[in-house]
Amino acid sequence: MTLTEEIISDLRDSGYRITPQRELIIRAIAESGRHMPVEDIYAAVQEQTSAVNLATIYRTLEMLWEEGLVHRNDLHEGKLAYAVAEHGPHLHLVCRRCKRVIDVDPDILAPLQAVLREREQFEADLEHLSLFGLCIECRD
Amino acid sequence: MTLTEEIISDLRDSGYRITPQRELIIRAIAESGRHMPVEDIYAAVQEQTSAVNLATIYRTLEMLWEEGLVHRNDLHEGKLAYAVAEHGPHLHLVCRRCKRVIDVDPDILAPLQAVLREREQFEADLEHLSLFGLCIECRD
DNA sequence: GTGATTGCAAATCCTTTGCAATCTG
DNA sequence: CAGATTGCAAAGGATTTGCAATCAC
Repeated sequence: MTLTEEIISDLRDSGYRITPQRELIIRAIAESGRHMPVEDIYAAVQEQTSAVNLATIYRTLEMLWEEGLVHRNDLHEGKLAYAVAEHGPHLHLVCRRCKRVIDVDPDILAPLQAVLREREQFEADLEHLSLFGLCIECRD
Repeated sequence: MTLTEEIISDLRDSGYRITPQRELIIRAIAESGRHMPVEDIYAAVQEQTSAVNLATIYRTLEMLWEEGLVHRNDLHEGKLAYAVAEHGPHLHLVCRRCKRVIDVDPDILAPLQAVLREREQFEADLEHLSLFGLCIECRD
């Protein structure tokens, strides 16, 4: 079963209806293998057919996120971006001065995730996280 | 020296000009002792005088953030919020399903911060962070 | 005086919503 | 068939920008 099929199956189990639009949207995210801003998802879907409205995309993504089937990242410039849960984890360090982005091995977050799970009983999504700060060159 | 004065002094040292508007904005954040959305900062400044424009507030806050004099948090609903650096640290765990917010002792982040500093030479702002996930009641 | 900063108003951009029409199960 | 979902167009809201006037140094 492909990733797209899995997500669709999950949705059906949860009582959602599967429309061609939803399928296209899910496929676009799943096959991209990356974190996509809404804008890109819309463009990807448009390539297949022009019959999907932006509002539908927003509504579908919100639903997928609430169901835990995609990750959402709204850190960058107030824009929303989504990726399928199985998309490889990422940790970005963003320098607030030079805007440089450093990619880090996300395993670094494992201890924190464990502590939150044990101590707060909270299952944190740390797979697509951006942290702000200053890189070495921008520190005085 | 008060917190407001310190920030102003830093700005002057960096070559920025100190206008009454900037002073009011800085004072509003510093004296609030909390994380404020732009909206609240605007309201607080308006209470003193109606002579400050929203655009000026946005421009000033962006500048303060780039200078590292305030923290910025744009996680919640795409809105920007700011707080002075000395405002006590916070860590919020936000349940993406029930929207509940759990407050956690931010010391929990100290090990992560240390690792980022040593291994990536990155000084991360982890003092006002919101992490998303599922709380115990929303996990199936 | 000079360049930085502000106010104003308009423009952008992202996202949400109401409602009638259309589909899915 | 009934209720969920979509498209459309309009509204909403946050943030940004151009430019002339003003102010800090």
